[in-house]
Amino acid sequence: MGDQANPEHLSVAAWTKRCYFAGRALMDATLRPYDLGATQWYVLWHLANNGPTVQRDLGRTLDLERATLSGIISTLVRKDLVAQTSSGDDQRQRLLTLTAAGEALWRKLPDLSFIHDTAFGGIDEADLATTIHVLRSATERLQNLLRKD
Amino acid sequence: MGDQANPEHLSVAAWTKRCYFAGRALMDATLRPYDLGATQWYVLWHLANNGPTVQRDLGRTLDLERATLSGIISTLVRKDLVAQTSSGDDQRQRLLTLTAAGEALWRKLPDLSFIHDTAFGGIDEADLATTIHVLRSATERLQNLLRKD
DNA sequence: CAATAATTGCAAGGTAGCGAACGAATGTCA
DNA sequence: TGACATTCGTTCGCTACCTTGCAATTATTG
Repeated sequence: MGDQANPEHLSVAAWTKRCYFAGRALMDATLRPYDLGATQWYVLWHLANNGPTVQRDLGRTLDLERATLSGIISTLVRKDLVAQTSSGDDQRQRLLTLTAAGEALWRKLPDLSFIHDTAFGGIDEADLATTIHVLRSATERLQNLLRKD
Repeated sequence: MGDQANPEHLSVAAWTKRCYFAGRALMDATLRPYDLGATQWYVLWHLANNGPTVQRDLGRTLDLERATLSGIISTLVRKDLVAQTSSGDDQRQRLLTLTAAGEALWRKLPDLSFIHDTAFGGIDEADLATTIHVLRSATERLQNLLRKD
């Protein structure tokens, strides 16, 4: 969030937010013709590349709360892109699979790697590493403080 | 979003998201006893420090869409923390002011600067500057691409 | 001055995120 | 074995973000 109107004086926190939303917006804009949200795309991407997955594992991989993922999955099931079967030994778990329609749609989707390339292409490797380090340590410190409550 | 379950191999993009949400979560947790969301806090903060403000200017300062801000303001008005008067020369504009209750609540709120300190305190100044530079240039490139459509 | 364009805010509808609470299934241990 | 705890998914209620479309107001321009 911006303390100042002038973009020169924004904090790390403010740029973190802006950057996140800019990337998200570009993803959303690219996927809009296909009626897909960014997180829905991540689910399809994972299923297309890793095959059927237990919902719990997918949640961990994509770092989503169970409640959040639940809603996204039900949207994808409603669109008939993903099938949710309760197969398996553990009757609590749900197995997620791409439907035929899901596979067909996935093949039609454009490659989104240009977004990451646009954002971080050509930037010094060392600077990227520094950025990851700063963001990661900040994230871990914040999460530690959260757990303390 | 995470390609890998292993936090060692996440991309810049994934850490940007994680870091944003970690800070957001800590803000939300701190403000929950006061029934305030993070963005609502930013609005009160701005009004408390800058006095009455036209809604349009506040939107620009906080980098929020008109529709988004509209909902947030109506929540704050419903809680009687902010008054929205259509005073002024331009009859389309709304002037936002803290109510007495809003001022009283603001004085009771805890200082949130510990969040930024937790996240980025003690980190090398040069690394912080690098991080800002990387995030800022990524954001600008993404926004340029967005405008092109 | 009248027609057109731009601006401001609102409402509706959709996506995504969270916490809390719940039922069903499974684990644990006295 | 039986009581208790944990895990998994869902639902509910909430914040916050976006787009589209609308109405009112103001600015511009022929």
